[in-house]
Parts: sequence; structure tokens; C-alpha cells
Amino acid sequence: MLSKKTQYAFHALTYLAENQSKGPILISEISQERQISLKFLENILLELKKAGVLGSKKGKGGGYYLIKESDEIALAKVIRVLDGPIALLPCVSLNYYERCENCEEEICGLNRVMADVRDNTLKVLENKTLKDILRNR
Amino acid sequence: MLSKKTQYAFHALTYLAENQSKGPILISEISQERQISLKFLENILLELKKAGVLGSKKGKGGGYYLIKESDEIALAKVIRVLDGPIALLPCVSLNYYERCENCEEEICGLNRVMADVRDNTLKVLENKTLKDILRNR
DNA sequence: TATTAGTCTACTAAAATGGTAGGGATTATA
DNA sequence: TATAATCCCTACCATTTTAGTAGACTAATA
Repeated sequence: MLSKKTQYAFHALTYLAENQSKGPILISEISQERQISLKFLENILLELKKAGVLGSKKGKGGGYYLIKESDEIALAKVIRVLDGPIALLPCVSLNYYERCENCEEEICGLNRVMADVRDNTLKVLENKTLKDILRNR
Repeated sequence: MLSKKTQYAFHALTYLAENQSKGPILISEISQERQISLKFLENILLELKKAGVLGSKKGKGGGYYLIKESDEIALAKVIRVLDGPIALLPCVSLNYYERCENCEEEICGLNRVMADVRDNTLKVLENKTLKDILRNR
């Protein structure tokens, strides 16, 4: 399951995309409009900024804004930033690989199937973007 | 990610499948062979029994055994028993549906995509079975 | 009836999750 | 250049989940 953090991230990002024309958007505005705890949202947006998904501007007239088009931000990217690995086992994760403790990868039949699951999941999450989850359509 | 519980469940189930001919297998034997904490494994096997995946026999000569062929036990079943929902959002879960709090399902674009992810994940997990993850091949 | 082996309830430690508090740093503008 | 507006950063906290443990209980068998 996606954490609240990631779910909030999607809500915030779609809000930013839908209001792109207004320039930088205040955290507090997103918080109010999308009903997300202000301080929690601060952390989320900061992580997205550090990951290169968002830009920000301080001081009056400041706020957050997208630095790419909404169809250039894959859903997989957002999930990885906030939740980490998408794969079901560490030993088949593309971005967060770790050796499994309890299994020898050569003879363990599970990882082959889980790599298959991963590929099928990513087929959607890498190709669907922010644009695909916008409200106004 | 799959929990340790589910990962252990797969290790235990494949052990049972690979040693099916020996009749009921002791929890302690599985625990030793697959390096899983005995008491933790007890809980796991019990849950699998209650879910109709395993049978058991008490007393001398007892133990656990599969009550279906290994190609009749879908991986999805095992994951649902131990970890719960497979979908990434409660509002698109087939077996553990719950309304999302922060989103109105009609206008939220996220659930359409996540239903798509779910379908692609299940395409693998419903069709691959215990038999597909056995060692001896 | 003694032994073997699963069943059940309860407990615990550690980690993850979800959220909060309070300054600090930077920028715009009066 | 003062000050108000904003994001930035570190630390903290409560709750839930995860992973694992303890010990008594029940059923089957010899």
C-alpha cells in the first residue's frame, strides 16, 4: 500500500499542476485546498524538491512550482521518492537493491516471479504521469 | 514490499511442497531447514491453516501438509492471508476495499491508474502458483 | 497415561508511520 | 535596511505495525 505521504504527494502535485498558471503556490494554500496537515506537507514538498521534482521560491510571492511538464513526471518517480522501492522484494528492486537474507538468489524461485511482478507494475507506473491523474478532464 | 511473514510463508510452503511425499512435516523441521524462528513460524502456519491452505495433524507422526496441489495455490492467496491487500490504495482493493478519506473517488484520477496497476500485478500473482517457485527444477 | 505435536493468548522490543514544534535562512519590498 | 513573508531544517513525539517470544493448553498416539 502507498503511505499517506505518497498519497498526499500526489494530491499536492496535481494541485500544483492544475494551478500552474498562477506561479508559485503557497504550502498553506495546498494544505487548505487538499486537506493535508501543513507541517507534514512541508516535509513532503521539501523531499520532492530535493529529488528534483519541484522548485521553490522564498519570501513574498514565493511558493512551490513544477519544474517539468506534468506529462514528464512518472508516477513511479514520486512513489520512489516518498516510499522507496516499488518491487515486492529487496533482491529484485531496480533502485533499492539489497540481498535477501534468507534466500540464495540462484535457487530461490520467488525472485524470478517477483521480478515479473515488478516489470508489470512498472509498465504502468513508469508510463503513467501526473497528467494522467489530473482532475479537470 | 512483502513482510518477513509472507516471505517466510513462501519458504515454508515450498519446503512442504518439495517434501510432500514424507507425509506431515514438523514445524521444527521447517524451522531448521529454512532458518525461520520456530515460534514465529508457528503463527504463520496456523494462519495458513485457518485460511484453508494447509492441513495439520497433532501428536506423534503429526505436522503440517498441503491440502491442495502446489499448482492450485496462487501466490496472491498467500500474500493476502499474511499481508492483506495487494492493491496500492484501499479504494481499489478487491478483497480489502475501504473508502479513501482524502479523495472523492469520482474525480480522483489516482484510483483509475492504481486499478490498472492492481490488474497488472494480479495478472502475475493470480496465475503463478507455488509450483512456479519450487527449487528442484 | 506419558509423550508428542499443534493451538492459543498474551506479551515485548524495535522500527516505521504520521504528525508536530520551533527556530533559521533567504527573499521581496516599503 | 528593516521587516514581513516564505521556505528550510532539526528534532521530537505518539501510535501502529512488524517481528519475535513465552508459556500454558489441547488433541492424538503408543
